[in-house]
Amino acid sequence: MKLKMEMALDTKECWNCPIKHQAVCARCEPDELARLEDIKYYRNYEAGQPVIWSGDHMEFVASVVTGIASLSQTMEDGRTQMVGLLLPSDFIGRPGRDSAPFDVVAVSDLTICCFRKKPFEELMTTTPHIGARLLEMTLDELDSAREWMLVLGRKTAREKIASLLAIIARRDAALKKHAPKDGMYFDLPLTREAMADYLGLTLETVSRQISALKKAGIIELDGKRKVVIPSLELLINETGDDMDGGPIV
Amino acid sequence: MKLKMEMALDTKECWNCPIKHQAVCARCEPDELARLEDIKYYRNYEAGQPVIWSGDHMEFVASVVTGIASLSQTMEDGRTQMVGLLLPSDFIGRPGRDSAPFDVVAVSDLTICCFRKKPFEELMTTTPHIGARLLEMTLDELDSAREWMLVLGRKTAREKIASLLAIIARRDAALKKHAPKDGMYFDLPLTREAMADYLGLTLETVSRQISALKKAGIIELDGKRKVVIPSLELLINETGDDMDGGPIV
DNA sequence: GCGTGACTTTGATCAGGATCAAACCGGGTA
DNA sequence: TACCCGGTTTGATCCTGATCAAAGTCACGC
Repeated sequence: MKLKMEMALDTKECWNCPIKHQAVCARCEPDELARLEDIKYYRNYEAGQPVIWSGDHMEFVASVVTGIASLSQTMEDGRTQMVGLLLPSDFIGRPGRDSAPFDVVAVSDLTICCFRKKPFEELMTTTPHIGARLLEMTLDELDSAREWMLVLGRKTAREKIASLLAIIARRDAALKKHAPKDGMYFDLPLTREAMADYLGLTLETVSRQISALKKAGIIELDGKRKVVIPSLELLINETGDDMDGGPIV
Repeated sequence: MKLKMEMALDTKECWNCPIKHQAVCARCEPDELARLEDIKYYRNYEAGQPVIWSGDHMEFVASVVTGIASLSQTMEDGRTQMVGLLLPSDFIGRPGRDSAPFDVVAVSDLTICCFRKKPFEELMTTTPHIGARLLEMTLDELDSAREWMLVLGRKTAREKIASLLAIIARRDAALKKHAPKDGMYFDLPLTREAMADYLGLTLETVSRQISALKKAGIIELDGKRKVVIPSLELLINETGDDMDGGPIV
């Protein structure tokens, strides 16, 4: 039951049909696709650029095509908490509400596929399975958010870091379409500060815990941003989760 | 944009139609209601009783009728994190998945209205607006969960307690169908331990911070479980949130 | 009344992360 | 080459909340 966060991240799909890792896939029925083509357009952002500020009026909903965006909130005194990472195929915005509840910022270079909201909402009413897929995706995201609440509320700094690395390792393996395995190697897409904001820590603590995991032989670093996992089992031991989070697909 | 948690709690509705504060309301079209009557049944639990354990097979979805339940997860070493409070009209379970992702426990005496899953899923496909309402409710819950991540990740113990009290105050006022106002009085439905599990604190810290808020005149206690809020503004100042979380309806 | 048990409060001490501060590293550029 | 700048590491110290421990409160049953 644990590590569901990772599972949810592993199984993102085209929101229009059940094809994995595509924002909009080629299998969608032609007439629907045609209607989508009609109302969609693309936007590009550079790393660090804001996409939407909390409270902004949103005239579109969108889907991440490539890159990573973050969803976050900031208190007046500057404390910020990231509440989600938006990966390819993740949905941005919500039908039926027109002001954004959170800030969306491009973490890496980012391309999103936008759909004008009104026509998209009409499409939803005439094409029920889109609503059904959206419900399914939203329920998965809700489960993920709740899993993350355990990380934020109850895990130690070291467990938090290990949990984040385990998630990124799994997602990365899924994107490359192979199982995560011992010795795997991946790129850390986040700065220490972004990791801190995601984990409810300070960047110094993040840095120290990464150093500690390195010293303990749980991870190896190649430069600052590339990570090798000698043993997945050792890493997952550090997360505080048990191992039955489903098979490491 | 802040205090959306409270807003979401304020506006729970019948999931079958947009009537507030009812699990299933009388306005639903007669034929649908008839079909619902066909597949529904009630269950009662005493305070403290488990409703579902994480991983259990769920043969029903349900809706809270009266009382409060908690949604929580527990690590092997016993650390537990509550990830949601289920109040009247909240939905339990999810169409399309048959094992529960979290523990559900009755916090107070509890009545839920169950619907056998298979027929409910059929009903959803034949009655699209039920799916639409469920999507809307799920999106609200997702926003609430993400708001709570800020509380867990970035707020101090005192701010956490104040945030929880503010939420309960608003919900309580909403249930009594009047605006929360200075001097309002309500019942604290949670033990110190349950509050701690919700806030990612220990029960001693909860107790100490409640004492501190009392000493500071932010709240008054009548016994252990009844609270008076002399000034809502003072309380909200303590939450760390700004005041623009919408009007205190 | 008395005891019992669940819940709560309070005290003393400890430790995990935060904070403040300085140095380091690597890449870009003048 | 020297410089700068964003990101990172490391060190010293502080403080919030955890932990360990004991006592208080209240409702209940005998």
